[in-house]
Amino acid sequence: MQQTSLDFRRLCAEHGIAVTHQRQVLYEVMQGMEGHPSPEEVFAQVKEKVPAISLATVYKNIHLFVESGIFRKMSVHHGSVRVEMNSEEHHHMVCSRCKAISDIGEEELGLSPRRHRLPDGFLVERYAVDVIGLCAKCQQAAS
Amino acid sequence: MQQTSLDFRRLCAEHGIAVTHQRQVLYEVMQGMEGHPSPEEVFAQVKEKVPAISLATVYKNIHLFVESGIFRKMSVHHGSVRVEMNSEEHHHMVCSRCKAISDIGEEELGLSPRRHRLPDGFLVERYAVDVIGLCAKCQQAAS
DNA sequence: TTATCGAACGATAACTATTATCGTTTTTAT
DNA sequence: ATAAAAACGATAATAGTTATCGTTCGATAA
Repeated sequence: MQQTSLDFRRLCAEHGIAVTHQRQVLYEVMQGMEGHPSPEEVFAQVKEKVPAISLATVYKNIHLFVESGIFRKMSVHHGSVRVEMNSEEHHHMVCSRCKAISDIGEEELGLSPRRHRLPDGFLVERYAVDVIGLCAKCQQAAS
Repeated sequence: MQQTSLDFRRLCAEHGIAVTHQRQVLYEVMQGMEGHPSPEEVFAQVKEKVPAISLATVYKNIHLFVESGIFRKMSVHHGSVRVEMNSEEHHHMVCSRCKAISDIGEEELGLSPRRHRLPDGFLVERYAVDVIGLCAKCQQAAS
């Protein structure tokens, strides 16, 4: 049994999840991938090492990794398309518990820098900030 | 013909789109809705005023409004679930043309505020910043 | 105004992404 | 080694969205 396998067993123990072959390969493949691949892309990679794996297993374990805190979801937003009707310059406060989204004005947020040049020659058009945390209601519920 | 109708005709003229009854009611209903309703929620509201409207029309016109710049999509992210494998504290640069997403470290971004209390007693856990703009490749293509 | 033609509409089939179900297999705890 | 719990694979089901297509509406010009 190699080192990586021992590492993975320890990681699973820390997060209280069972160690399976599929889970380990999935984890290692994801760690080795650049950027932010889709579940389908991850599935394709993992399938090369575990040909019998099911797409459902990939989904189930991605969720498990996220719930366990091993990985994090990129976007906290709703699944369906949402549109801004508020034409004021604003950003969003997203409750990590109840998923409610409320608007917050640029000044209230206290956003400052607004650099127009960033690494790799990226040209800034605008910033979109999500403040993730707990809304008042969920703070009470949690106490 | 009331004032609102005239306003809507002007708006359509400015954006080069045709004036239809469905389109006008949809626009007015969306403007009057709080928060960030889903297409289904918008559909339900509009249906009260135009019972024969189709969900497809709601989708088509939401897209049209976004493409025309009348409204803006909340999230620029991919349709499928994406996960962070980069465990460093970072944010994202999203190209508005090719939709490519790349990571940017917290320091490189020069983010400052980190207030822990915001309006309505919202308790901050973390900030997630999307810098929207043009990547180097798309800047060249655009020139 | 009315005729014309392209755009938009409504109904619905199709598609994509995701989740649920369920019988079988693998882990874990004993 | 064994029994219970968890995970697996196959696939059906669901949610959200888009495409298709025949019909109707709206803008323009006579």
